[in-house]
Amino acid sequence: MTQPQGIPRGSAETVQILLVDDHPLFRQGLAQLINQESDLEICGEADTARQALTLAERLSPTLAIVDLTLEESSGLDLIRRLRSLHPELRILVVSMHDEMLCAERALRVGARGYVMKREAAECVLSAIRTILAGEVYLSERVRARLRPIGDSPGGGEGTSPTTVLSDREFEVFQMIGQGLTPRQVAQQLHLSVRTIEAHREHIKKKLGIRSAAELLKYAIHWNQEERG
Amino acid sequence: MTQPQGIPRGSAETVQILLVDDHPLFRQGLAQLINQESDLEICGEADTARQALTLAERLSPTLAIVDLTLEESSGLDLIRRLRSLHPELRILVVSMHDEMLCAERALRVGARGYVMKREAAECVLSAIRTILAGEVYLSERVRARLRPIGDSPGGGEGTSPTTVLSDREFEVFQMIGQGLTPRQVAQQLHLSVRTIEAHREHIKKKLGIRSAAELLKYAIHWNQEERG
DNA sequence: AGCTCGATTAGGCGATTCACCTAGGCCCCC
DNA sequence: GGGGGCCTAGGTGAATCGCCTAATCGAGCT
Repeated sequence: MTQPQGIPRGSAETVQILLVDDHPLFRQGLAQLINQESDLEICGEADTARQALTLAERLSPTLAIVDLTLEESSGLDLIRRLRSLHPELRILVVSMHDEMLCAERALRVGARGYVMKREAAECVLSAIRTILAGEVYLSERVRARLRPIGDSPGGGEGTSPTTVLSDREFEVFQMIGQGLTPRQVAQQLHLSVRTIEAHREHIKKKLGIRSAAELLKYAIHWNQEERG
Repeated sequence: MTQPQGIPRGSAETVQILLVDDHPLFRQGLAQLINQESDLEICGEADTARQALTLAERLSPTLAIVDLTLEESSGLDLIRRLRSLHPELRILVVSMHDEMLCAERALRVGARGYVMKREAAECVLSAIRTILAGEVYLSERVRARLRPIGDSPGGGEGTSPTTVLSDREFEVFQMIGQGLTPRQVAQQLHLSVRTIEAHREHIKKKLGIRSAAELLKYAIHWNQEERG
């Protein structure tokens, strides 16, 4: 029961939902919550990006719920690939990361909503129904934040990793903050070690950091404070 | 169904377990997993420390499963209070934080086991049964790090950098935690870079840490929270 | 339409660091 | 006197760092 797999019940009446998360217990809780709704149904579960792509192909769900931090690959990458292979697939991100930091990135690569894991169960159901209705689901906080698009280029004080770094750079920054070596990051993202090192150099330049040790220290602290 | 509360079924045959976690979905997944076992039963759920203390008093469970990061209070504090009010209550920590950084702390305040949330569901059940059998549950990695003591009786003073590391090693450990490179440490201590590297290797061996990145992560966190 | 600019990817190269090994001088304890 | 831990430091091969160049691509400016 806890192994991820596709178990289509074949109901034409229920909305088919694919669940992508590498936390078995969380997946189970979410599955039970959703299956309690008479019009929603988990049609498959995946704990890796590869498995998610396979199941999306085989089950062609209406909605996919994906975690941003998978074991072997980036959640953002998975969303991009899902969107390009299945343009009509709606994607809801359910992540433990702070929405203020990641929601905008998730939307940019094609997600239709973002819910934090610490949120109440009702939020997930609300998000699902909002997205199924064709709208975008975000918390009030993030919605307020996304309205003003004004930035201050030049020497502004907006030197936060979230605003200055590009998507890829931010991704690498986070993985560095988890104590991963360049080699480990490269393997997880399926990139060359040199690419990761190049990203790291760009991050250092943007944040005004000189040594790799300093960057690691900064990334660790930042990662620690900005999540539940 | 998703609201935390005490619902004692009153079975004298099953082990009563109190669940303390502020993530509703995770709590639900964990509850379902545990209730599938015929001899285990979730007798109550709490999402705050206050509620946990109330339910522990009312339900007097055999085991409590608590998350380290609750909304309004520290999980460590909760464990301390639970232990002092109910000395026979066994406590299992299930946290999303890295075990290398938190497991020892949790054990010192009275927990009997530590499982990371990213671990498989089976690990939680193993941990529960190990603790019910009167033993301590830890991952192989953490156990390896805590092993070298072997002689401390009674109070169980753990393996903290302060007690295991020599003076010089601890000094180097602290400077590493400040994000200094080996070269910088060497210059500051008027020693060869090789000596610093040797110290670092010894520190890693003593603490059961494999890579320099992991050591840096551990050192930064330890320096941050200070006084193990 | 042409052009710049940033993002992403990746390789080269010399210096540095990593991980694992040996080793001498020191001090303490059995 | 013989372990054993501590502090020091070198050797070696692999990996990483820091600083280059560079191709591709899309977005935006002229």
